[in-house]
Amino acid sequence: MNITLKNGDVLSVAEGANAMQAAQAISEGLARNAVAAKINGELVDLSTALKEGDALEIVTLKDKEGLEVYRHTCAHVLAQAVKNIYPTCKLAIGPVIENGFYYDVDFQTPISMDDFGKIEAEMKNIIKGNLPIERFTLPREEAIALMSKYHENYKVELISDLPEDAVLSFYKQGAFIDFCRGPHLPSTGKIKAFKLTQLAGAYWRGDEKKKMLTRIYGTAFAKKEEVEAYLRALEEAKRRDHNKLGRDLGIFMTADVIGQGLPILMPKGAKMLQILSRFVEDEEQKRGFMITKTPNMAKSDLYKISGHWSHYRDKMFVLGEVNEYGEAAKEGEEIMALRPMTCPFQYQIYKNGLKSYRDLPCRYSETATEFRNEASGEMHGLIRVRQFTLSDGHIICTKEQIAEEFKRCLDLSYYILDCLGMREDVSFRFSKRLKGSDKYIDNDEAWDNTEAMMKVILDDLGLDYVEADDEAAFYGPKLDVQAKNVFGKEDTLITIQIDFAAGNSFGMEYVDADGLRRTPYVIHRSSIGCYERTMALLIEKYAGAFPLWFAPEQVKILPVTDRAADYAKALVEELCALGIRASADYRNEKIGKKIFDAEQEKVPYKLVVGDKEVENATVSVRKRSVGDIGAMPKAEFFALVKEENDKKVIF
RNA sequence: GCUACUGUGGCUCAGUCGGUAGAGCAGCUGAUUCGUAAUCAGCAGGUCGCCGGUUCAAGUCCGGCCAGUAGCUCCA
Repeated sequence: MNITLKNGDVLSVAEGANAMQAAQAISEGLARNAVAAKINGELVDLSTALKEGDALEIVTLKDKEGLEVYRHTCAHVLAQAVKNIYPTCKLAIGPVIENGFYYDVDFQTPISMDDFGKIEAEMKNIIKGNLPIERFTLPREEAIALMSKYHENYKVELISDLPEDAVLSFYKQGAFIDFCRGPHLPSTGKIKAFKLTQLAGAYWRGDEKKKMLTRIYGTAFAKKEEVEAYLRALEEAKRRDHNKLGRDLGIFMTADVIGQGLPILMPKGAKMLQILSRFVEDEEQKRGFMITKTPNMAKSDLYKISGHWSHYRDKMFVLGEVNEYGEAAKEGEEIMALRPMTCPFQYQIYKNGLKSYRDLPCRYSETATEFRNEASGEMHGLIRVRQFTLSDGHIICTKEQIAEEFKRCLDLSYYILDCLGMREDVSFRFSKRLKGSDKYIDNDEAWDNTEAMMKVILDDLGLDYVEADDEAAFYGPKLDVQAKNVFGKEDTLITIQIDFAAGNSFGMEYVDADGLRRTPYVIHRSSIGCYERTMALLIEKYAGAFPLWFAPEQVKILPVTDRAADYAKALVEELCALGIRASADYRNEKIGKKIFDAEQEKVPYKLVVGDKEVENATVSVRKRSVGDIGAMPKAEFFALVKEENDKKVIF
């Protein structure tokens, strides 16, 4: 019979031949490297039988899918090893993830990373045994009976939840059988390089009400050197970790007595936040925003109107004792709460005085301090905190103005991301509600309309976004601008949201051209996001070596001897007068030591000044990551540094 | 909040089998005034995260709490 190959060639193989045999017919080398096959576009085992006219593609480790099959089999080998060593443990699921795999296991007694050695040794034994991996399918009852026989109740639950007509496939390697969709490598001996990397807890089926299992993470690559390179890259990433580097550089710190999720911005960090917020506030002003300054707390009455009291209260710092219904425990007592968002505060400004259609769009923005009582395990450096500074703003506008205003918000964020050099680092997520969930305001029609409206805007902008259910705000859909930290964990940096409910719930109105009162829409938006989080990502992106314009220290003057101290002092004053952040190192240290320390602090420009410079009114410039670029008249350096500082956009 | 791990001078880390703590860097003092990534010497600095228990004796063993790390859940 004939089959078609990827390059269009037609290959003649024996009747009933499988993908592996076809690979052998093509070349021995290909057969050796084959890990799976694609038949008519579907990823399958190499043992899958071919039919006349099938389109066949042999998948190797060079293909992304091939590596995934390899890692998936590695997860099965891990499961088999764990089962051999701890016969009473129960297996849950073991999928492939980015750069590796994991397996969730319910151990009778907890294990630790110290046990990885013996588990890895057992995995190597299984690999060395080169066990053939065979697939078979069973009808539902037999499948459940088989898994019940091995007391694999998690597998039984998975099978029971599948639809009646689902194909229930199993993979067998030696004495080990696992319920699995596949495909898998033809034998365990194909695995050449793996490493167990991490141990963590994970809820069964991702549900915090269900049992917590033990998740064993591992990585696997085609070659040992690739595993080593991957582990080295992880170590390298750790060196950029803002939570370490930010503390080392004196940007922020935490104090046990202050509490979790409450970082302190030290002078350098506070300076960075000031530089960034001034820049953002100035840019917002240019784009028609009006700055506000609203209170950090309010009575519970405000949050009852906004819906926060019913949808968000468990995340708020409430001042005063309340019962389970959110009412004051002592009758008549006033309950206050720190604000988790600025929306309802800015709405009050809008409501102060009757608005005309001519007042719209009404754009408010604020560098706002906000408080959210995150669960204790969620906090992380400057990325997830309990008190933070958000560039929070609201645009109150007509329905017709939404698309244009939405685009302007995105344009502002694009401009800011360009200036930070982060435009290429972000991705977009269209966050929608999960229909039927009680987390959201109950108004199906409004949700459908608003989500549809946002989709049109996003498509019109030509944005490349992913759609995500159950990620919306409780009052409306969001466009989330996502960024990944140094460990690959994704977080929301910036968000733009359309709110269909606030206008009504707060009784916001405007008098339209026809004299009738109408209810406006609201766009919630952030321009740079939460400053602390953005700073965390900037620390990681630049490994602390910030572009000149937002480096907390821009120029460090290094006098060679005390004879140059007065000259150094004068230079500091002249640079500061130009708006450049400069200081001098007057310590009685050798110039090499002063350079070393300034390099550690990652100051963009160092000026070495000694007798020669004093005499000629010059400076010897040392540029970060470039080195000594020679002497120049001081006026020339002032012009150079001023120009670079004023030009914010980084391309 | 959950699971696992961690907590020793400002920082990075030693501290064996329970016998009341050590190094380097940083700091201070002195010498040195030096030309592009760490000058030399001396000094000082620790209720071993906090509270309790076991023990003749706890940094070390046990419990609780606080804080941190990874992941889960959640999220800007």
